[in-house]
Amino acid sequence: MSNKTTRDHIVEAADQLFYRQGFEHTSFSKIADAVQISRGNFYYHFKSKDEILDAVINVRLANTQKILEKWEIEGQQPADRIRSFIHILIGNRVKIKRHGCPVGTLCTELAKLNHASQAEANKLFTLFRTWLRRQFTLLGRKADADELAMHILARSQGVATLANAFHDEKFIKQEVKRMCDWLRPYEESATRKV
Amino acid sequence: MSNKTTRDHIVEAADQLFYRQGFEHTSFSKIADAVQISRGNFYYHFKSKDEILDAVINVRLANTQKILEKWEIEGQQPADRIRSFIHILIGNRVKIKRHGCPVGTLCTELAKLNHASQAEANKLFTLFRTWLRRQFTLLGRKADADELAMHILARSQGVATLANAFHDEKFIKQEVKRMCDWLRPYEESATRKV
DNA sequence: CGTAGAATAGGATAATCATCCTATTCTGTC
DNA sequence: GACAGAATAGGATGATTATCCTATTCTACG
Repeated sequence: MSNKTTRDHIVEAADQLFYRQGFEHTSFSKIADAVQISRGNFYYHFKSKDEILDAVINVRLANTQKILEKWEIEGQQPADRIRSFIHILIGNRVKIKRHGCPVGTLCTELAKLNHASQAEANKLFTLFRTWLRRQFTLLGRKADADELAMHILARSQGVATLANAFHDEKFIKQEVKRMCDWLRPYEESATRKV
Repeated sequence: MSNKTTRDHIVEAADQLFYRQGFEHTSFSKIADAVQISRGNFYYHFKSKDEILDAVINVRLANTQKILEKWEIEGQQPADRIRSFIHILIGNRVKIKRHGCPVGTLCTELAKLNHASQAEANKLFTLFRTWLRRQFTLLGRKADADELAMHILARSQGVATLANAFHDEKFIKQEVKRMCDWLRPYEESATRKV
């Protein structure tokens, strides 16, 4: 596990700091302190701050892809997979309470900054959207699969935003239950068809 | 209408810029340019940038309060009022598509900055939450009024976040319809009781 | 060993920013 | 019309920032 390069360490630290403090608010010095590396040495590994951001986004994209693939391989039913997605909110509830959703808050910030990497960050959303759409299609909702995917994605975003603002974990659990209740009819109607 | 003081102009310009570009990303120079006032003159009206932020939040709080009160006075049914809330998304859809929700994005940013005015900004959410709770209570849902208020608040937040990320107005309309559909059973069960 | 190139350290730079300060202009009042 | 205090302008300051540059250390390989 110690075969991590300095580059990996930088990306890792930047990832954390961007999530916790925001991209713009995170200075090079802060990342340098976290990695225990001199400021100047950064430019050996990355040409600019934006390049670090892109690296962070790519790592997040890869990790997300990996998780989604895992959930598809594990041979559960589509509804179970969607529940896995919904339960991210539970698994990460402490972090979400403190810092919001890593995807949503990054995309929101980059939109305000009108940053060149907006589109790249949005791919994180698209990854979830496409995956969810596939699950709803498998549930027999081919016609409105994308709408349902966007719906559940939006709800989890809203939950993260409010849980963060109100510092409320219980609210997360409450809403996760609601989302699962919402999902059940779709699951049952699919089962009946089979 | 031209009886606006310089102070008012500053707050107005800052309000717009904070919404469009974010608080941290908005420098004094940008506000000064917008108001056509010299940088230095700022400190005659406000002691610091944080003070401007507080003024902006207070203006937003007052405006929100006014709208909510208006909706309560207009003598509609509680369900109509809740629909008025939901339809903010429609009325502001162009701005939301471009800059997200003014409340949500501000609270999210201040949370990342760990800014002293976090609590003040969150009052904007609380204003809506309390108002919505009251409407659901009037709909006869005293027991879960707060849960329902938070639910609908979260959904509108999620819609704003995704509409912003995907630059998608149609999605807003889609979700507004869903929210209204969701509301109807509560309305009908209340009517039946009466 | 010795040397090349990778990796690192840390000072220098130029831009930007919030804030301060002082000089000037405006405005209402006696 | 003179004077006080409000209002404004814009340069100065010091901190922070991303980025650059050069000198030094490490490391693999002949």
